[in-house]
Amino acid sequence: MKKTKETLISQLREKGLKVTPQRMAIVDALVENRYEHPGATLVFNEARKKAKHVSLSTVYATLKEFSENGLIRQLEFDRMENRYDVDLSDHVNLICNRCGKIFDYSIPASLEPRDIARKSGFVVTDTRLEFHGYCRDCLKRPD
Amino acid sequence: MKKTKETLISQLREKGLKVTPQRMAIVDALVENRYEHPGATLVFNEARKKAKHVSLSTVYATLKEFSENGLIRQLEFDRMENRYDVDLSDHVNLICNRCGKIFDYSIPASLEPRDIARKSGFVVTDTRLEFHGYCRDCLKRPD
DNA sequence: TTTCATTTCGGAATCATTCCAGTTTGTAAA
DNA sequence: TTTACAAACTGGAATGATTCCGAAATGAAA
Repeated sequence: MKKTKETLISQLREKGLKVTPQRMAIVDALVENRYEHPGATLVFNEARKKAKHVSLSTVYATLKEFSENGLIRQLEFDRMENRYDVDLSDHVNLICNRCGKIFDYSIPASLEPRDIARKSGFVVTDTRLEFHGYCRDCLKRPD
Repeated sequence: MKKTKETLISQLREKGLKVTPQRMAIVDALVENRYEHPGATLVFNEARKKAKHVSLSTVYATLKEFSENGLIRQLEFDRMENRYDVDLSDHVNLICNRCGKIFDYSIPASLEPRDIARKSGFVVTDTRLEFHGYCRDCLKRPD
């Protein structure tokens, strides 16, 4: 189920979010550059080409809004600006230490570095596994 | 093999890095707060208690130096400042969405959210798997 | 004790991101 | 099709973690 511009726009309506020219341009930028896993800056520049009137503030606000509503997924890094992923299916992000490109590697598939290298040509040097959620204490605590 | 102050200091010497009062204080702060997975600010405040003459710049430079030399591991987040982990063994970081605490969950063990909840009481809502390394193209390219 | 590369320092600079307060605009209802 | 208003947009200022800078201080090898 490849996510298209239309999918995203109808999702916007479902959520009761307004469809504006700026958002159309941003959606375009996201879909057309899906394999780049674009960051706010790239989305901003691409969106500008379509619709003149898009500000960087809006791009940030919109990407945040979209992420919070589950339309896209925010990939957070440290030394890099955040990147956004239109593909919400379970997959591993393979991140190149040198060029910074982000490749998708779908799950279920072996997560053994050796298998990953054989299938994708990507050599793993470092692994990060993060599970976000709620700790025991916070689950007890109200609010 | 629990990493102690002594372990870290001898590692410093091995790498040809100088042992200064500031670094001693920083090492102390790291080891004594290991379970907090402390960030630069906490390390700075703790280190200040031991040695008056430590600047924030130095803390940053030192944590970077230590990470690059494999003495500690840098955990990078987005909305939070970086955190540092003295434990270099393979483990999963369980990060609470509410209080921000970081819990360790050792590998090998089941990575099934259900099993994690049963063993640690931590409820997983979101998973992030990142494999860092080198992509096919960058492997070919010299330098 | 001398030497010098390394380390330290405070302050300025950077950079992604958020905040703010005023203005504009989809869109649902009249 | 107008009207009304919450939602969305804007540029610029503010934030906060981190890095950069050039100068001064200092471990540690000779």
